[in-house]
Amino acid sequence: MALRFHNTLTRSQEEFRPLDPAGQKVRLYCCGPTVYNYAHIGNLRTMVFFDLVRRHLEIRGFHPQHVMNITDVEDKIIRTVQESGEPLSLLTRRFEAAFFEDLDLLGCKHPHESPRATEHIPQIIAFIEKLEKKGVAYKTQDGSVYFSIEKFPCYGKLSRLDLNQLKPGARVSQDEYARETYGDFALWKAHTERDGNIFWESPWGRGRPGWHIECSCMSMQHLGETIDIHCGGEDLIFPHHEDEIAQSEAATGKPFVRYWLHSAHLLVNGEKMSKTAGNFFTLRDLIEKGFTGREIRYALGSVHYRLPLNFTLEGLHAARQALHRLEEWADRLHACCAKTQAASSGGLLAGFLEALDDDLNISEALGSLFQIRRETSGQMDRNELSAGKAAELWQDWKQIEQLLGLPDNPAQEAPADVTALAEKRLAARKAKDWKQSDELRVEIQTKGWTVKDTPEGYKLTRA
RNA sequence: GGCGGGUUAGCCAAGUGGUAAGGCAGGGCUCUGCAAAAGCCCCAUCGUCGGUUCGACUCCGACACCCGCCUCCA
Repeated sequence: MALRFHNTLTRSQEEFRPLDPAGQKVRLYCCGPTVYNYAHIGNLRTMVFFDLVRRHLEIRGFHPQHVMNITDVEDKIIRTVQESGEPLSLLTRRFEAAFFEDLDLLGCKHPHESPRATEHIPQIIAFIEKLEKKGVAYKTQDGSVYFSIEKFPCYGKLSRLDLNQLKPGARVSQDEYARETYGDFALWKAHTERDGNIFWESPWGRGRPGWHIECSCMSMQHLGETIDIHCGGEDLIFPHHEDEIAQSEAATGKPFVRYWLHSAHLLVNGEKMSKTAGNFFTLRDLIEKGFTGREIRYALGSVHYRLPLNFTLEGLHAARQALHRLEEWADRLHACCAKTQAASSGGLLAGFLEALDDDLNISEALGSLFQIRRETSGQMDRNELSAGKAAELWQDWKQIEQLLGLPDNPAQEAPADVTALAEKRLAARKAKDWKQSDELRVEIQTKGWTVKDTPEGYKLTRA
């Protein structure tokens, strides 16, 4: 079966075929971070999803061109700047760097390009002028420019919202200027006192871009007027992506995006994790609790992207254990195949990829992996697994590890004092002095290490 | 109120019109000086009520509860 994705636009699963006539190049745009604070792991779950989309495309022979915007001017950024006094670019560069560090810790590939909104102001202005010429944008008295959704008849096709049916009394925007129609959205926001020195000159006076326009503009500049895949969190469906479609398609008359992919939220105690709710963990919080990027990556990536992921420390422990068993198995395979080269794939990879072809069905993929893990563990116990087969499986595993983006755990060399204790214990065991041996094991444990006895001698692991 | 999504064992979770993958936790056993690690085994009838069907957890219809979106949001 071919690669299929669930397209939010049609709310159904569709076979993926890129626009490229050769069927190789894939224009992939992902909605990136707003850099005014550390990302929380809900944000990062989405990044892990993006990374899986990309890696799976790559392993299936496509050549994705991956672009992710950096939103470095926006209301909350400006508020933070005004409160802290730190210059805009210092603040945003600091958190942009932190964001990329997080990607590294989680083994997410960096996008090929990560354009910043503030470095595309002239293009954004040109884009808005184009919309004005098309007659779908209008300037208000205060010098802002709005998009008129009445001029775009398919407005609402992505979110399937009927703007006339909005709940009365639902959140009404605070930044009401003189919009003609409720639902019109800002392309350009006029400068106000609150913005301080953050503004750009434009044909409409001083101001800054609206939130949605940067994605349309940079997507088009870096990938073209119609792109293949646009990814984001599901909360962006409305209004962000709806507005992107409106302004982009109004400007070009062409379809903006062919496949819209949205990931579900990460929940804490059944509620959406968000900065405003205050119920969030950053990656740094979890690393401090002793989890590795590899474990966190597995935990974030092992639940299907369109399902809410209820995040718990228990879940992280489960991820740690599951990974550990895979690693033990892989080590045994490696020892078993020693010097043998794999002649071909062991079939493990093929099954894994087929599962992922089905809208990235990670659960089925992992299920098939664990099933083979168990079968072949038993075979190794009974000495029934050939070196050739072990080599094939090992090779498949290494590819799956890549596909899952599992970063290596930090090197764990036991410190000299711990090694010395282990050596002392080895001697005690040889002398069959079990009492001293056990005392030494406890002592090693209190230093944060676990000693295991294997036929080849002792093995130290982080407790 | 509108629009989406969900409800499978203690927890996470796949899946099919013919009697439920996998992971974590738990229990038993093997191995081990004892452990650890590893292996084997055990552990659900799929939210409720109706309907269609020879047969539904899987199809249809109600209902209940949960979550998200309805212009801060990944």
